[in-house]
Amino acid sequence: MTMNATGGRRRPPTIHDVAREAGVSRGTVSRVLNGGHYVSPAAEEAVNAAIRKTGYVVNRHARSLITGRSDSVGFLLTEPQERFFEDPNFNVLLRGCTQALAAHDIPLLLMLAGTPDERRRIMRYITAGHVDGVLLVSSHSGDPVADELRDAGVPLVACGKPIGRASKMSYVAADDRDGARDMVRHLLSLGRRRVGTVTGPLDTPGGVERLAGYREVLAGEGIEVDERLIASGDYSRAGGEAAATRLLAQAPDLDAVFVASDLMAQGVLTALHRAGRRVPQDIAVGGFDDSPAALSARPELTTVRQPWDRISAEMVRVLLAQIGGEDPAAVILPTELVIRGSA
Amino acid sequence: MTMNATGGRRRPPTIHDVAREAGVSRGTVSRVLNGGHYVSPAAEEAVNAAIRKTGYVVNRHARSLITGRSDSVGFLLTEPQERFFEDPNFNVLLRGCTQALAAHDIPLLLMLAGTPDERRRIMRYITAGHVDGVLLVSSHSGDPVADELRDAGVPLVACGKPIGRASKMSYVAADDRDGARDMVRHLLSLGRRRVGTVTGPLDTPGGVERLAGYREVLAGEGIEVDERLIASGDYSRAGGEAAATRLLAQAPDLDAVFVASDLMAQGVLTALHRAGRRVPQDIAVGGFDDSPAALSARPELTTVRQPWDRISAEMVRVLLAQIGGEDPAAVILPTELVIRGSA
DNA sequence: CTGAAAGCGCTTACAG
DNA sequence: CTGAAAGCGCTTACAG
Repeated sequence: MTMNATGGRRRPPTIHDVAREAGVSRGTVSRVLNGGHYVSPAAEEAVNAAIRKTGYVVNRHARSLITGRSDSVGFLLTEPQERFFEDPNFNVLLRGCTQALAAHDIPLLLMLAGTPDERRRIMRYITAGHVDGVLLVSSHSGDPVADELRDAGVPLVACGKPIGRASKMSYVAADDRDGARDMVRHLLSLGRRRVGTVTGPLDTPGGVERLAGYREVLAGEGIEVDERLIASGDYSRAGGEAAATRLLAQAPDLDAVFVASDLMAQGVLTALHRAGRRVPQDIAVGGFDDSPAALSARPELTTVRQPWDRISAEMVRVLLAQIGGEDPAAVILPTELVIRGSA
Repeated sequence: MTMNATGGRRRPPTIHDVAREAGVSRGTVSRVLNGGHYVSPAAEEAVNAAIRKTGYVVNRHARSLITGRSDSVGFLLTEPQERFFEDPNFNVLLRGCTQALAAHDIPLLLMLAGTPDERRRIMRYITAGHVDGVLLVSSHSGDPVADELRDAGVPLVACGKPIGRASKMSYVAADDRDGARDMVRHLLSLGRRRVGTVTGPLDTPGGVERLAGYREVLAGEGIEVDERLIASGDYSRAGGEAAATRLLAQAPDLDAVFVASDLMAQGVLTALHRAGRRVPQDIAVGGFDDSPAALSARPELTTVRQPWDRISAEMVRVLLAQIGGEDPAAVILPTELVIRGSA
């Protein structure tokens, strides 16, 4: 037991110290550590006592060197960083994943890769095996990262259904289309007849699917879709504001709008307010996500709740299963309409 | 070169493959990897060519096993998680640290430890050496984590000056007191005479120091401090709202208020609006941080800018220096008054 | 059920 | 400047 003079760390106990303390071989200690198979109860108890006494903690580097596993998982965000910080969805998702992994004692490495340069460095890091798998957040259809990771054989699960991509990729998503249908039906049930929509980027699943749900409901009601009632946004607050301004110009008789994210809906609210339109009296506004942005909006947003806790839990579950050798899987989770003041 | 049947990862090239390719020993390859000392130019070039050809990337687990270093750094947040997601400051800080570390090719592990249970697990993880050092965010004076880490000899730098603690701990902080002085002087220069304040928690440096700056300026101007003009908050939006409500009840003639964080200032704005007070006409409001919350407030907040980019860069610099064996250091960075619509 | 032994991929004195 | 060799702390067949 040494200790350096400047008050540094003590040399941590090794498996060897535990073995000596317990009066068994190092192999036996290792077996106890890895599930206790083929170990007698007496030996197991002695080892556990020795572990407690010595304060032994496994050296993960040594273990990883052998197993080829890093026992850690990456949370990879390929969006521009502003988006990560602007949109509360990411935060909620990050927290959920951190917690779900903590239950397995697996640390999460946050990887922010908004620029091509960062992406290159991160890809090298990941494919070198420093992480056992990746939780991939936000994939535009043009984003090569997903394919690169899959081609490199890195276990991977995406948040949201990857579009325009070979099938064999895990993902977890809310039922975007169904949620959108619920919201549009709700707006119609309020008696609104000129229902517009602000979509997400049309190279993302949320952009495409939520718009599809909107079209389906209108078609089902025998209402012809007026393209002037559709404006596309980029999931940012400013994008929502700009889209609403366009909508107002193209279709001044707008009386409701389904916005594909709560954050954009905040922007829509700002534009409507500036234009002198009252919400919900003149124009009803429905959001999507039920993120913290929904509650900080005025009026509070009627929205479609994405089950973020379940989404993150499922992402982790599917990823760990895949790391364990299982095949990719897709999970679709139901949404829920949440009625508040805006519609 | 093997490749498993399910399309898994190829076995990555090792130092041995590089050595064979370059026609040198493994030791020589290692020397090139670690700075190229005591290596002939010819050998160095051959090794570099071999590295390029094989696509070699060092196996960090093997390296760490020897060096005792993990080549990674933890970003530890001991606040309740809601705070992390509510207050944009954390996000900005996290991004800055991630970027500063990326320049050294060091990954950052985000560690969220809001509960005692999580804290215990994280402490075990850290003290077992899985991380070379810790960027500690948000330390209340009662928080034992800082002391525990220091006692364990873990390199550590806190964001904000740790209060009520032995001296030997690194930290990086904005000049809270000076920033507060600037703001209060500004409010007085507007002709306001009943200037109140909403403080941060008084067991945090920002709570204590910003209040001290407030008192100093008033004393300097010969204005007696009226304790009814002081209300304490908890850095949350709701806390700011509640504090402003109390202030209005205790001192109805309030004509300005210095709020110790932008997020709380948003809450203050809400309370003032509800009470029918116009900002800045009836009551001028000054914030602190210049976080994204300052720009999303209406009116936009006049505030004290904390130089977050520099703060995160310095935190990383000081931490790496300490990991390299240097002594702890304290860095105080200047703030800047930013004038917008609220005061 | 258990111990002795090999080996994971690297770094680092140690001889030259 | 360079190679041969030891060793970091662990896991895992391999014999018993």
